[in-house]
This record gives sequence, C-alpha cells and structure tokens, in this order.
Amino acid sequence: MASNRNVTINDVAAAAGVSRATVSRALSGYGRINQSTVDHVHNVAEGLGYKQNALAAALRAGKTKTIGLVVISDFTNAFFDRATKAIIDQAKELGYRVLISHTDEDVEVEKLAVETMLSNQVDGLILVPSSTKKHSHLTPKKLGNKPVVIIDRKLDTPRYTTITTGDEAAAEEAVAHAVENGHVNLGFLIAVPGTSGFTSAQPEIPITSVQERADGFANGVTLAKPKAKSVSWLYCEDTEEAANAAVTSLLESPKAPSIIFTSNNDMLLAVLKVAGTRGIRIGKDLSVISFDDSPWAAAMVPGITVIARPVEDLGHLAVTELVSAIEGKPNHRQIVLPAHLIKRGSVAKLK
Amino acid sequence: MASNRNVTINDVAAAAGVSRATVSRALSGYGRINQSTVDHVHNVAEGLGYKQNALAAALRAGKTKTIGLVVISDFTNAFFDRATKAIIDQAKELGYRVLISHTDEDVEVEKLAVETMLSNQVDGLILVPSSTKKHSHLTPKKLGNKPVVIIDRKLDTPRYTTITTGDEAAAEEAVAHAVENGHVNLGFLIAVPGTSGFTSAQPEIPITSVQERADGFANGVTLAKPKAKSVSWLYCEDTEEAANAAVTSLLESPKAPSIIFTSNNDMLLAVLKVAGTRGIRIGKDLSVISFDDSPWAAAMVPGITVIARPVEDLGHLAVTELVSAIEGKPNHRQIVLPAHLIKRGSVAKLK
DNA sequence: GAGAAATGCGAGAGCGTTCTCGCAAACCGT
DNA sequence: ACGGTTTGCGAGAACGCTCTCGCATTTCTC
Repeated sequence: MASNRNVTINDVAAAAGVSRATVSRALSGYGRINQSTVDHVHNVAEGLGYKQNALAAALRAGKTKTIGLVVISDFTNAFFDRATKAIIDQAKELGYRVLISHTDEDVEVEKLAVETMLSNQVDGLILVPSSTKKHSHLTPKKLGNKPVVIIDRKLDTPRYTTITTGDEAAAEEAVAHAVENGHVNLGFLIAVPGTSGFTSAQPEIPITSVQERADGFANGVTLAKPKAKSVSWLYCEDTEEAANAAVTSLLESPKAPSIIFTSNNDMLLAVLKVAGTRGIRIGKDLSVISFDDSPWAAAMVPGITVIARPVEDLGHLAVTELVSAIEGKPNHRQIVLPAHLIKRGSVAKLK
Repeated sequence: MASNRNVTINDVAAAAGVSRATVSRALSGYGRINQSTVDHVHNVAEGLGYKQNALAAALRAGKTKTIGLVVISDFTNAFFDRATKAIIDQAKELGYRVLISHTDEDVEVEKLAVETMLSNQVDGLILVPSSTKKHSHLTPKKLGNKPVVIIDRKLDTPRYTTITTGDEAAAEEAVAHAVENGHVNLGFLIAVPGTSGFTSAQPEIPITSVQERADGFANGVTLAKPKAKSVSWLYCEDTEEAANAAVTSLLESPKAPSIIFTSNNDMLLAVLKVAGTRGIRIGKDLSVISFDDSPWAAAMVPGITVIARPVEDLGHLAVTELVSAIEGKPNHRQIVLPAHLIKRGSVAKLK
C-alpha cells in the first residue's frame, strides 16, 4: 500500500535541501531566486511527484482561480450546453476553473447555488438569473462584492456587467420575413416559466429575454405592411405536455395561424411533433420560425428558419469580461450581441 | 465602502462570547455542546452574515465534498449535456459539488484536466476516458488512490468501477429490425475519433463503446436470416465535413444501401442533411437508425428510429457509486445498463 | 454528601500553502 | 579596501477552519 498522504511542499523542501519558501518561490516563479535553484527544485518536485494543493494555495493567496457559473437548463438545452461549454473552454484558456450549478428557474435554488459558490470562494460569478425582479439575494454585499457578469437576461436594476442578445430586433425581423412571404394569420407561442398550462392572456414574464422576444414579435405585427388578419398569442408553461396542448389548441382554433413563432426550441419541438402527428407538413401546410439555432434544426427537411443567437460568443465574452474584472478592471458594461435570422425552408411562400 | 474582509469564525466567536471551537461545534453539529449555545451561535452567525469558507474547512478536514468530472463533448452533445446535468443534480442531492472539465477526445488534455482536479483535491473522479489503451496517466497512484468511476466506455484493464451501456446487443437488435423490414443493402457509418476524413477499412477504434457498436452491427449482419446482399462500412472522422462527404460517398456508391446505421447523432445529422439536399426522403427512399435518442429525433417527421441509451441513469448511478466509494465502500463493479431500440418512422418497410 | 461519570467548553495544534522580513553573502563603484 | 547595493534564501506568521485533549463544572449514584 502506497503512502496515503500526498507529497507536500515540505517533502520537496527536505529532499531538495532548501526551505519551504524557496520551493514555493521556485515553483510559483516569484521573488528573487537563483535560476539553478529553480531547476534543482523543479527536478526534485517532479521526481517526488509533487502536485500543488490548490486549496491551500487559494486559502493563503485569497484567490481560487475559479469562477462560479449559475445557469438554468431547459430540456432541449439550446442554451445551457453551448454556453456552458464556451464558458468552460474560455475559462480554461484564461487559467480559470468553473464550478457549475443549475437552477431550474427557481429563485430559492438559485440563492442556495450562489451561497455554495461563495462558500467555495469563487473569484467571480457568471449568472443567468431566474427572475428579473426577485434578486434581493444578488446584491453586491450578498455576493461578497465579487465581480459578477449577468448573461442571457437582465435584472431590472442594472448593477453588473450584462451580456444579452438582441432578441427584440431579431423577433421583429422574423415577423417581417413571414409577412413578406404572405403570412397574415400569425401565431405566437411563448414559453413562460411559472405559468401553469397555457393561456392567451399575457402573464407576467419574469425573464427579460423572453419579454423582449414577445415585444419584438408585437412590434413586427404592428409594423406589418399588409395588416395581419389574425394574431394569436399563447403563453405556455415550459413542459412538453403543456406545449403539446398549446399547439393543439392553436391548430384547432377557428383562426388557425399559417405560421407559428416559437420563443424557444422546446416550443418548436412541440409544434413539430403535434404537426407531425396530424399529418401537417412543415414549410407547406404550416410554417414555423423559432428562437435558437441548433444542428438538428439545420439538418431537418425542410430546414427550420430560426433566430440564431451567438451563444458561444456570449459565453466567451462573459468569461473575458469577468476575468478582466477579477483582475482589476471593474466595469459595468451593458453589452448586446446581435441575433440574426437564418432563412431555411420552414416558412412557406403563400399566395 | 463595506468592509472587504469576509466575516470569519473568529468574528462569530468574539461576537457570541465563546471560543472558535464552540462556534465550529455549533455550526457543524458535532461533539458535545449545549443546545442553547448552538442556538445562540446560530443567531449570532446569521446576524453577522457568516458564511463558511469551504476552502479552509476542506483543507483542514481533508475532504472537499467535490467530485471531478472529466468528460468529452461531441458537437451535438447527445451525451455530454444529459450526463452532465444528471451528474450535477445527483451530486447536489448527495451533498457534493462538481468540477467539470472537457477533453476533446485528446489524451494530453485529459491528463492535464485530471491533474487540475487532483490539485483541487476532489474527493473522487468520474471519467469518460478518451482512449481505451492510452491511460498510463490514470493509474491509481497517479490518481492519488482516489475513488474513480469510469463511464460510457471501458479501459482495457478494468481497474475501476465502470458503467457502460449495452450497445452491442442493441446494435444487433437494430440490424435485426432492419432485416425484418426487408433491408438487405446495409450501410454503416461509424464515427471514429482520430480518423482523418473517412475510410472503408476498419481503423483502430480507441473507444470501446464505439467498438461495441461496430461489433453489434457486425453480429447483426452475420445473424441476418435472409442474408444481407451488400454491406458497406464507413469509418469517419467526427466532423461535419467528413461526415457529409462520407454520406455522399455512401449514397453515390453502386451498391447504395437502403438503410444507414449511424454510430452517433453527428453522423445521423449528416445523413439527414445530405439526403435532404438530394431530395431523398427519410423513411421512404432511405432508412436510418442511429445511436442516441434526443427530443428532436422524436419530434421529426418521420420520427427517427434510435437506439436509446439510459444516459441520465448512467450519470445518476455514476455519482451514487462514486459517493459510496468515497464514503468508505470501495468496490470495483462493472455495470452495464441496457440500451434499447425505439422504433419510429425512419425505417421503411420494404416489399 | 462523597465519589464517579457525564457534560460543556477553551486552548492550541495543524492542514499546505504564500509572502513579508531580515540577514548573510556576493557584488559593485571609487 | 570599504561602504553601499544587490541577490539569495530561511524563519515564521498567516489564511480560516477542524478536532483532539484536558480541565472545570454539573449531574448522577447509592
């Protein structure tokens, strides 16, 4: 049985015949030290299989080189996986590790997640807040005055660097595109966390990005040149069952839309599924435009016309901004990255 | 400007008029202590906004309550996101945090990732190893004798608890299903990391799960009752370009298959895309069965027949096993979770 | 009510680092 | 050759916590 204790800096010091301080200097590369000692210590350390204890180093130095990521996660993961991967990769690039926690759009879970992060002494936080308004647990004081970057959505009091995507303009563009193609019966299917089932009366939308999408759609309708004949709005719980029911109701309505705009991929899949079951052909009998691009939306026949958001750029930038703040350049920027329409085959040309 | 230092256990001790030891006892709930003191300390701690420094606690106690996850990540993320989420959630359930790192099927990256994990004193590791054979950096000694659970694939020397899915049997079943439906011209498209472009000669497959899929397909062919007329094998780099080229080559071959089996979703999407471009209808002109289920495979028209792997169960179980080992019940189990065929509409019934 | 047992708490060491301080030796300029 | 500067390194404190040990006090037992 091998010795169970890890080899520490003391062991290296003893073996190299120098002091702890010198070993630390040699390995961390700071202070005044002779190059030959550095080499010697390195060799001894390697020989012993020494690995720094990041915990002890962090405790002493007061920085962990770790950033906390508190993120939601929808069931098709259009945002979560891509953003997460981009964040982890860019963090690694800049010498940081990432601690990840989910909140399923639940404020209490979010509060706990943040506390765990702080307890683990993360150097900074990237947050996808679950609510625009309920963020009393996200004050600078409660966050230990650590750098914070908010992504994907905004808080109603803009206190931190925030990076979002230009969903409103893109939604508007999507409606214009539909109208240009002769669609005058428009359906909108908006996923709203906290809703139960679905409703046509607009509920309070706790997420700014979703609100912006709804606003963008509404603007698009207002601006439409040949005035839209019928417009149906449905606000829906973000579950498969509710989404399916909502789509069914939309298709069975007397004023059934010729095109449905969906606010995320969960809703899109419900449209695809229900339409498929009923023999309704996408891009012919029914058109659809959805938020968020994905490999499968591009590969389907016909390809789904989507509003693509630069999710990787967003994650990448979030880390860059955060690390810059951690390393002493605090700034509260409000960044909006452009989203854009990718036209594929899911919008039929009517008339 | 608020005091920048965090409130420590010393501050609580001073404010409560007791010793550090008592505060620790009160908050961590161990040792002999009066209930009224516990309450008092809790109140004071709360009043001061005390938050434990997990780093210091971990350093002293020798356990971090953190598990390291080293995982690959394919571009359609059929495995990564679902497994990751399941792992994080189950870890949280059991009181653990998760540190995540990617290896893009690169052994060197993997080595570095593992070292980072160890430096951060994770209590155990969950690994998706990038190579069956190259794992000299994964010896128990190099892993600090920490508990390890291998998932999704095996090492050639089974040293750790390993959880995989029964891909071979499921692949066999898939071929049988195709043959039953009259398919005798079979195409197999296998993604093999490390391959350049695509080739019909079987390269060395560094990943056991992929090897098992290939074996299962081969068994299926051997067992086929009405003997298969033509069988084409293509081994392909896991990139979009290579996959598209491979599919094109398969479709243009004189012995073009009536059904293509794909070893993952990346390959499936290539089939879908190329077929779509050429006006070939899935489930009619061309059939397809792929590994890994996903919401979109189910929602497409026709639905894609897939071999579904219990990815969430796998992640869940991995954490449970790992934590059990961390907490003193070391065991080296080899667990195989069943994969199963989900029949949807992408397999045409011929003649 | 006296001895034994149990209870509550403080002192202090130690986890593995980093980093300031100060001292000795080496180097410099004139 | 001598004061001054530079260079290299060791001593030791500190980061915030846990946990053993031992002492004082309370409670139990007959």
